[in-house]
Amino acid sequence: MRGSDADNTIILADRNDGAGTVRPARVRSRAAMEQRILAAAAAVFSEAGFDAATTAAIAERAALPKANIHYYFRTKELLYQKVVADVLESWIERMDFFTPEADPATALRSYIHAKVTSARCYPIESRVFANEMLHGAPYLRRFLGRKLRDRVDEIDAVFAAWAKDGKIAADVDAHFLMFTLWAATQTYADFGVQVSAVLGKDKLADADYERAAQQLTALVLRGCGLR
Amino acid sequence: MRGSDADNTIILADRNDGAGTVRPARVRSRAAMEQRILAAAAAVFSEAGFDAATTAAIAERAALPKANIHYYFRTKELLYQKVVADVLESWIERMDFFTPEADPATALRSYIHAKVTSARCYPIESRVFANEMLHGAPYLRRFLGRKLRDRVDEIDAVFAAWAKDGKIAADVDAHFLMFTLWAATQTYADFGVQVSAVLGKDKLADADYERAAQQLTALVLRGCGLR
DNA sequence: GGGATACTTGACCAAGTGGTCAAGATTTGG
DNA sequence: CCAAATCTTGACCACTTGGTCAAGTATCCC
Repeated sequence: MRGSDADNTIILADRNDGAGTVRPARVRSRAAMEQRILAAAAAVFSEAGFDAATTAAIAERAALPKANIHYYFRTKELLYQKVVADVLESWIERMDFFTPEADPATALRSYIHAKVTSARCYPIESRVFANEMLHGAPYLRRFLGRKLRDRVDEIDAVFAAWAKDGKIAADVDAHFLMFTLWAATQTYADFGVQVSAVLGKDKLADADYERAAQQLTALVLRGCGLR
Repeated sequence: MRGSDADNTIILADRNDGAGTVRPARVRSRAAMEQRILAAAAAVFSEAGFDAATTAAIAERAALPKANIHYYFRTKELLYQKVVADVLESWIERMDFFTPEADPATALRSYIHAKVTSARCYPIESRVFANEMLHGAPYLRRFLGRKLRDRVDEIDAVFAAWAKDGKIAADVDAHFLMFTLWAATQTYADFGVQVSAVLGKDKLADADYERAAQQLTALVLRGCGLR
């Protein structure tokens, strides 16, 4: 299971690197190595969680000797923090559909679609996040209580504005709606085994994700009085 | 091998103690010890998952020497299987609201309420389940693909009957509705940290769970064309 | 070229891990 | 009462863990 780590654009893009032109192969190589290790680490952490993940497993996945991993990331904890930070970034990024000017139905439809798509395309990231949360979010608590909370409060304000304009049912609490949307979409990544077992399939097909998005969208739009 | 697997009817122990009068103190004591260990184990497994949980931690939680744990449960794996089996039973038990005779709105309301209540009262059980699923459900796959799948298919048939009688919208797919309900209710146990952080609270209060149930119920009932 | 710097890696270590064991304590049934 | 069965527990073991280290190799810049 070693090869094929070349395609790891997945998690995070090249941070800056604007000045990278001067630095020759070295810097590029270091960034590439870090990327390779981070991808392997994300996969292992997503399957095992922080404690149960072993640096040996990460090394094997990255097809590198273990000592080399520790050269780039001094400790397992540092490596994990980087993985979580990267995952987080891509997680919050997708919440930009809710603005006062937007049409509620369109915003919800787009958001659900985006979330289901990332459950399909980036299940590793979703599971890293789920593991961290399930174990009490020791590395994320601060973020959750600040940045995420603020963002959801903003969305709540948008919903209030929509309700005022009669564009959405007034009794919908945006906080709890978000909890439902997060749970109902991420479940296709985090608990994919359960879903596919109940549907009687080995693996979910694209059509299943589409149907999931369509069903959830219909439920939520009607549920918010938008149909 | 004095381990005496004789009484363990594979899955789950006798809840009932009615006939306990004949059996002298020994049996009662053994059952009590097993229960005590199982409770400690469930707590530890729910926080750490199978691999990261240590028998030492379970022993400490049960206030027993580690060797004593191994006397009652030969291996960590056996102990885990018992915990999972118990959790599973209480999980599936709560799905009996959906019958053709029932009123759809009432059934959905009751089910959501029951699920949110168990997220509040039995978060440990929910998290054990979530951990197992997140790690690929090695011990549950068989169950998921059989018993649970059958149960959901039955519910699907009930929904079809309801739709035929015009008691519910015809385009609601019961499978995906169940996925949504499971996710949206269990999230208050599994990802409770996230929810409480976003709500700006240290811990969720009863009122929060009530509001969660009420909001979800409203969304789902309207979403199914029942309001 | 050559000295400095960056990277690689097999060998190693202290601290745990799940699990065993044997010697003792307690309870049982007769 | 006592011998057999059951339970308790500290000491112990083979193995894995995250992390270190020193001896090497490749690359850099002058």
